[in-house]
Amino acid sequence: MFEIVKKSKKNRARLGKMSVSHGFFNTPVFMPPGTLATVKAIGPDDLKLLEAEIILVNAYHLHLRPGEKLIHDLGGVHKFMAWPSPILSDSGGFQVWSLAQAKRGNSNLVKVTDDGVKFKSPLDGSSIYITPEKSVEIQHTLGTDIVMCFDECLSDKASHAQAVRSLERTNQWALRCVKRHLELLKNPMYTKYQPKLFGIIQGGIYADLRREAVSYLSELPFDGLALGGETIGYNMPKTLELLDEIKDMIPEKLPLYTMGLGASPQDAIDVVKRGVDMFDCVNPARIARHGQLYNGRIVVNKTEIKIDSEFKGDCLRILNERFKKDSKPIDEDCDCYTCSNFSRAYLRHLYLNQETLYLRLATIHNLRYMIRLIHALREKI
RNA sequence: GGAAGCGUGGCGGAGCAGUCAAUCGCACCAGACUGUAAAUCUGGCGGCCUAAGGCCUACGUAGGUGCAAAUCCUGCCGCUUCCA
Repeated sequence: MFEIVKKSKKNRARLGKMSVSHGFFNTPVFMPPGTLATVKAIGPDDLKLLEAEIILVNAYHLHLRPGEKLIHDLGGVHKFMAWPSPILSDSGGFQVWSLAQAKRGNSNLVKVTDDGVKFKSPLDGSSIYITPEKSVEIQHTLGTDIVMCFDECLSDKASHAQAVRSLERTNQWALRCVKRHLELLKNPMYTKYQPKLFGIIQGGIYADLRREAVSYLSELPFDGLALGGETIGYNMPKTLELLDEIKDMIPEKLPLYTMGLGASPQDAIDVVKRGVDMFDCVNPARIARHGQLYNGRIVVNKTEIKIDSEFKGDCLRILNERFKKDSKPIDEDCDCYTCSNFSRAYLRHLYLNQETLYLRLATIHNLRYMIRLIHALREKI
């Protein structure tokens, strides 16, 4: 269940507490994605030190390898990855879109019908068929705490007519997910997990469709709602606009989750103000691995929280020659393991030499930065 | 002492008369990344001019042949291998 602890007087931000099978997490919360049952480059011990409260895994990826049944037989995903705290699983809906984008390799990896989605495994080319029911089953079998509906992630470029059709499909799928979810909650094979189910609001860039989605999903017995689609987090001005459009329609008692949002610290600030309780993004960890590290003082004044950094985009590129002899930590205010012990010059050295320690230290920093920011935001509410 | 071969941009290594400021790899420099097909991908990488484009200096070194040379010839310097 979701409990609102405190509401901001100045904006829609709120402090909350969400209880699930494996304990609880406070909101607002940043959830590091750990797609393949691991947050890349770091371990559960690191995650605890970062004060991560909940992480993500992905139903599609774990279905492909090693298979949800194997994980179930080994005691569930928490035990499998030695993370005892809450886990949210994504449904694989995003992968339909992501694989169809085919930024690399061949493009015929996905075929969508109203019934479900046929994937070609990028691993070995074999066919996989996922329906909304199947996705929910996979997630229940994994034993995660929050199950996401299988949705159709809509492109930012979709026309209104395309978006209408896609939304219809997503909404139908949501209904099918609910049905199967309710069945599985009573199924003796799964009863020990009792996960929550979140619905996903689609509708692309169109406010009328987003509103329609909210109104449809609000009638279903969800434990939370999420905003999905390419737009969310990717096109921040539009995301904020859409949030404002639907704010009065979202049932207050449900946590609100913006999927894939949090590419930069500033995005987190913008969205929490508008009442978002949960968000996740691969970006902080990915750009860390790719050499970009968050930097900037988190300035809390009377009216707002902002980031004050000398670097473009509030992050520095550790590869840049200017850091060759730099003895300072990545961020002088940061309390993470990396900043407490290592210089920019050392991290640059590790990066240049492709030393694996770099990946861990960089990931620790960027994730901790996001979480420190969230803590500052919570204080402010 | 004799014989053969080789010297190309930070490194390795193509090119063997014109389309060569010189393929490619590494290194280096810069950029991108958003419910992770991502320890990935893209671009730049002799100098000067704002750019299309142009100019200059460059393939060990000094000369030579040719309309034209990194590419052919000669001397020198250096390196490698084989024989004594």
